[in-house]
Amino acid sequence: MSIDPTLLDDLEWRGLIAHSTDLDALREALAGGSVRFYVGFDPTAPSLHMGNLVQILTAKRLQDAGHTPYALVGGATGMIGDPKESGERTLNSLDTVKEWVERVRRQIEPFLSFEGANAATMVNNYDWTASLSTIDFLRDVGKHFPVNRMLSRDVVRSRLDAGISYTEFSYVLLQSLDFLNLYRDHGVVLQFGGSDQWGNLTGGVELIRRAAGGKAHAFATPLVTKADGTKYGKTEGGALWLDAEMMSPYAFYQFWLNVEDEKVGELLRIFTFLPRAEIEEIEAEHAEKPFLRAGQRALAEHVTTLVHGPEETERIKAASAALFGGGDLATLSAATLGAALREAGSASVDGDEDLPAVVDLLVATGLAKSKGDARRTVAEGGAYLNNARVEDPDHVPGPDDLIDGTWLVLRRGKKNFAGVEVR
RNA sequence: GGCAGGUUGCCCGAGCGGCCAAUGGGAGCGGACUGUAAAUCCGUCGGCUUUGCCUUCGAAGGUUCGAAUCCUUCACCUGCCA
Repeated sequence: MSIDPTLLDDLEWRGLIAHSTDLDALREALAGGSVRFYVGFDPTAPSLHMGNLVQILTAKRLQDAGHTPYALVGGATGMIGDPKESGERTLNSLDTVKEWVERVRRQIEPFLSFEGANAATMVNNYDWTASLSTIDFLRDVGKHFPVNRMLSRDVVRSRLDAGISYTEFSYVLLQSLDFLNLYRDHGVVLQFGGSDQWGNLTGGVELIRRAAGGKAHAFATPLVTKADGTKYGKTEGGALWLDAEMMSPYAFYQFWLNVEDEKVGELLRIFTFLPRAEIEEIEAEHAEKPFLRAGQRALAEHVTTLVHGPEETERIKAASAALFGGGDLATLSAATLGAALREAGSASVDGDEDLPAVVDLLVATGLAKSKGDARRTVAEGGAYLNNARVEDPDHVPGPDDLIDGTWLVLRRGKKNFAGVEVR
């Protein structure tokens, strides 16, 4: 595998380097051969999300450029909890963490290559941390961490009033130890992570210098936020999950398709592997005719393909075209409509009996979270049956409403579709 | 262990015996305007067999015709002292 000398320039152009240790030194190291690097993922949920995807894709960029990935899953750090500003985390049981470690590992693996000269390696910090004695930990690791310096970290300082446990306070030691171990045992000399990890990243670099007299590098990727600076992830149920069980690929695709104009270029650079020229072309086109949403379309298609694969993406595109095409739903066949609605979300009911009322259908399809919510939606004029506004919450659809004898198309608001299959 | 303050709906945060399903802000949701964009304006925002009923204000008891509001105990959080 040859080394791509343009890697660092590309990362900078994409805006992927928000902070870094000595960039010139890193440039030199990357030019000198396949650099062993690592990036860690803590199992704080059953699935990774948008923020983690930045790291996964960045790892792939480095591997594609000839460098050697060590993907770390935090079986140990996940037991402790990285301090966050909003407050103390709830500790998860060992069993829960172990299960999440496995799920997270399986999510990462498809993105990396485990073959060839620069094959990736999966590691779990539980392996070298679980048996570590308290005495050794305090003498060998703790001795290198001045508490005054630890206290000055932003996250820690922000927690001094509300309180922070010794457990979370110590987190940085564990992550730093990971870097030191990977440096000693595998020759890993680079770590990157999200910008919120900056303190932990530099902690490791410094530990390597103090404990092993070594030189290591680190950089942080930017925090991806909405145009107004707030966090993404307020979509249904919270974060933008990569797991298809936790967020349907259709919803995932729709998320990217609905991104603000101002963010399209930035997101294309961070989340796609499209080359610079192509991205700039899309941006120019988008700037000229934003209403065509070419940027969002390219973004949604590429990211969904990366995460859920090309076949699924094609199905979603077809579904979106059918539902948002603006044509008359009645002209669609049951097969086409069914395929689209199954992507968007659907429920089925028994056709031998009277159909449920619209409010009940809204709840059954998940478009409304309760009957009260459903009634409210109808009262607000936000409920549609086959693209016609529903006025009466107790309205019962009849046989004539069935498209191609099978489907009812429900919609809440402008863009939330769901199907009801009558059989 | 002592003293003080706190625990309210998704989040922040008012309420301090009846007018409280509970002020206000944010997020969310719907409508209008649009381009499945942003901004803006309006509405909505516990549940239900929905002009009324039910269950909520850390937990459990109690006082009262009536409690998120008063009392007791417990749990947890914060600060000061030991």
